[in-house]
Amino acid sequence: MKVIKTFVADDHAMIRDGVRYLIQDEVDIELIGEAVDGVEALEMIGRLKPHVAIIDINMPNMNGLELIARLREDHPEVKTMVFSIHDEEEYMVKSIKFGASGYMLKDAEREEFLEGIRTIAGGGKFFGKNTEKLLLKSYISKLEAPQAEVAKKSNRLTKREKEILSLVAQGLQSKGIGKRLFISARTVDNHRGNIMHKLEIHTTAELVSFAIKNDII
Amino acid sequence: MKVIKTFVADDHAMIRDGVRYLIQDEVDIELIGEAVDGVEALEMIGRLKPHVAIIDINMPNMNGLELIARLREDHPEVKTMVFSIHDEEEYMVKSIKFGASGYMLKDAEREEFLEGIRTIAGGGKFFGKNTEKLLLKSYISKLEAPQAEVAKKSNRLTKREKEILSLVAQGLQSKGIGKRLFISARTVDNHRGNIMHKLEIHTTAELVSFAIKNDII
DNA sequence: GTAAAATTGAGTAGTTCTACCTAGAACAAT
DNA sequence: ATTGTTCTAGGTAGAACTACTCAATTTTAC
Repeated sequence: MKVIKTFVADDHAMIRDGVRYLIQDEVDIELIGEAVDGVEALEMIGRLKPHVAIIDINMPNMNGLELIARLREDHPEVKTMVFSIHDEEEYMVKSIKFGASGYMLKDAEREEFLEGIRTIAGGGKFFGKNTEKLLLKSYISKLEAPQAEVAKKSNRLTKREKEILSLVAQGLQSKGIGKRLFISARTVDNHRGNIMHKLEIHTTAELVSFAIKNDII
Repeated sequence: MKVIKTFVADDHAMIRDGVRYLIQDEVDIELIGEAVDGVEALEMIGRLKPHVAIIDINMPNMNGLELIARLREDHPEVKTMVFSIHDEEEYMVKSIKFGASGYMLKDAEREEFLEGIRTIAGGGKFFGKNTEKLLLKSYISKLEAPQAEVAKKSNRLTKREKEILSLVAQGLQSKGIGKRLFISARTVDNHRGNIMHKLEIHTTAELVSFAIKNDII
């Protein structure tokens, strides 16, 4: 049997003790090191090469998110699990973006915690029960959000204007858009001007930003 | 007790029968109408005003997604639940975007189905067990996707360059960026040029698009 | 069928951006 | 200590964009 080597990075001694205690009775999981801040963790993890690094978000010197990003870069074979008190969607999303394989809240049950480590060590993703719920909720509201609020402004645009806005957002310039649509670049410029006027926008950058946020791509 | 009025739109008689059968024993839920395609459904729902409309995605004349969007527009008080065989993420995401309050697969259990209707009638969202799992999975892979591929290019940028790119993406022009960062507009232009060169990009539009896609905002 | 809206095109000016160039100062790394 | 990178700043030129104006044609709506 292959033993899963873990590492814990947390500035709170109590949490480190808790993790050590949780793991000590498991025959297939071993705790090979501990760190109290991000910098120390980065160095030790690079040296000890655990299979799974359990990482707190709030740490001195280097926070958990940055640590995860660095590990992804330098030691991609080390899987990371965030172990945090933060039940805010933002931290979860950022953790995933930065490359964490899992996210668990500190109120997780023993069994859930251990299952998470095993799943991650096996190459899977693991998110605690509460984490899953929150993530899903955030995803759904994210999907719903744009439609409702923004519909007003983007619907002021005509079909042709949306077409042109889309091409602008894709990086084409007026000349190219004209060629593509078989109209003069001057006409494209006029449309651009009208779009900007309608949206109370004054630069190409804002135009692109608007288009992307409103799914006019 | 207020009875929940429901409506079912599905081109398969078997599904309509199934739904009717499922609901008939519930004292707090009533089926007030059925339709076999989207156009018929739109008309009937507008007339009968059910609390919850159970809608299939694949229907003749007008598909379920369009029906949901139309209902959102014309009768926002009617909640919609998608009842589909499609377990693909794309349909779920679209349904939510178009304004559905719930999504359930046709292999759902009786209890789950009824719970969904009650939840939605009460103003909540409901997603079947399997639906939730799939949605979450898709969300996570969506969050992970950009980082992995794109990390290479955006990491070629220096700190200052990212800072400037961020401001460009927010719609500021070189002059304004200069003022904000206490540097000359010419310096900003130089940075812009360097960024563009590194990213092999030639317009502001592409710059903004890149920044947004890479979360440099 | 007529009025309103959308699409097309151009004139003119001023501003901003793109794409090169050179070059000094600050800072990090070996 | 020297080399390399980053950040700073300016020169120059042409391309592109912004912001107005007007106007003809086509499409849509009532």
